[in-house]
Amino acid sequence: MGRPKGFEPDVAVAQAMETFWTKGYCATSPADLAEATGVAKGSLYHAFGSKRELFARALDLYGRIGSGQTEEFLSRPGTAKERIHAYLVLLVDTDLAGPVRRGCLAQNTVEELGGRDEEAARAVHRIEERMIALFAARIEQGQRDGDVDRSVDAGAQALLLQTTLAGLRVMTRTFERPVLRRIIDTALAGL
Amino acid sequence: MGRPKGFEPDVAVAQAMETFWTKGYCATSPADLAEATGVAKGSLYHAFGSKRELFARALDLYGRIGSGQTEEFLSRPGTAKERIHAYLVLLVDTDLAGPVRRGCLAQNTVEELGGRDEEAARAVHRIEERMIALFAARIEQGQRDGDVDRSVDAGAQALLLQTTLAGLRVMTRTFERPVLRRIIDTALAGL
DNA sequence: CTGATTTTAGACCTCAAGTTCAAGAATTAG
DNA sequence: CTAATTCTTGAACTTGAGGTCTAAAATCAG
Repeated sequence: MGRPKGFEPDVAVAQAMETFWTKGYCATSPADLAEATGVAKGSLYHAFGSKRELFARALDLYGRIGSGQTEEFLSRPGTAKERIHAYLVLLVDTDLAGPVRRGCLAQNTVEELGGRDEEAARAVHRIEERMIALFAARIEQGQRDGDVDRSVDAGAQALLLQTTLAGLRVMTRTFERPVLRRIIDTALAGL
Repeated sequence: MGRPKGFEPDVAVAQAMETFWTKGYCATSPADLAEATGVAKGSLYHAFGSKRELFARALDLYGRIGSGQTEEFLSRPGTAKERIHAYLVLLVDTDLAGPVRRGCLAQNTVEELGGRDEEAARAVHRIEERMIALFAARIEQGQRDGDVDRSVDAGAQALLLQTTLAGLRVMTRTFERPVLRRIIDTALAGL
């Protein structure tokens, strides 16, 4: 019983996620969150406890959406190299398509809060590990399919791929599309 | 004439740089800066105008120190691959050696402010371009020395190297030394 | 309908961030 | 020494961040 919620918590978290992603954690105020979700500040605090807790939920959602999309995208038809190449291009193009380049929420988080916030760093680490596992799995799939050499160390390549991806998202902040394409092509030349 | 400055502006900028680097731009308050520099808030404002302007000077200093050290380190005796490998290891180890992992100021800046602060993004871009030029020059040197294949596209490899470096600094936030070493080894295997 | 329970929304509070200022201290030209 | 000039500092100011609270609103069991 009791009065029913006037908003969908999951939807509010998703909207908060967008705001944190675009503006960063520090630069997002409770007022911003109220505006983004259409829920009054008081209600947000009632439902989520604090800005930090709402952020934790937003980051968690981000990780789940991201790995879901990654898995889906990598598993479409094609060789491992083709799919991974397309994936990197997709990420870059998506970021460049928006009104502001906002990179990756997880990465932004660890760069902004990593030093001070142990739990944020752990949450990001979990997201990274999941991504690496997906990359490794796709490379191993490629080996089974015969399009990736058996001698390749899938784990090491997956780790490097995640690193390249992270670097690419930094470069996307300040370089233009042709340069970024060139980086992707160079990075995957050796696969 | 007039009363002489009670502090060395360049020294204060260096101290401010350390603080911004460790805590991030947002999380650094004027009080923090006063404490770090040993100069009263009022004097800082008198000398530098605003937090943002002091930060601009700190970032500029960071870029100059960084490219100077990089140039010096890369030009020590050894092959291009050896020097670059040692350089990546040095950066990782230096970051891990500190009490907090603080990554790269330029990169932290563009991730924290990139979306909102055009000028910060441009400043970081200049730093990145300088680094890429240094890498390219060192690879070309290797080609002249005969330790790098002539067929290598130095510009493309330099761009990729900067990307890998950026990614590595993200990974350094959440992964431990052995993993990071493995990434470096994998990244440079193809050189 | 009543009472118990939960949510809402905005007023309210506290504190610190970022900046300005006023009054004084140090220096030098004349 | 005086005046002009520049620098110093702690206090004062303004604003908004982050969070609490309360009165009203909505729901449902009995």
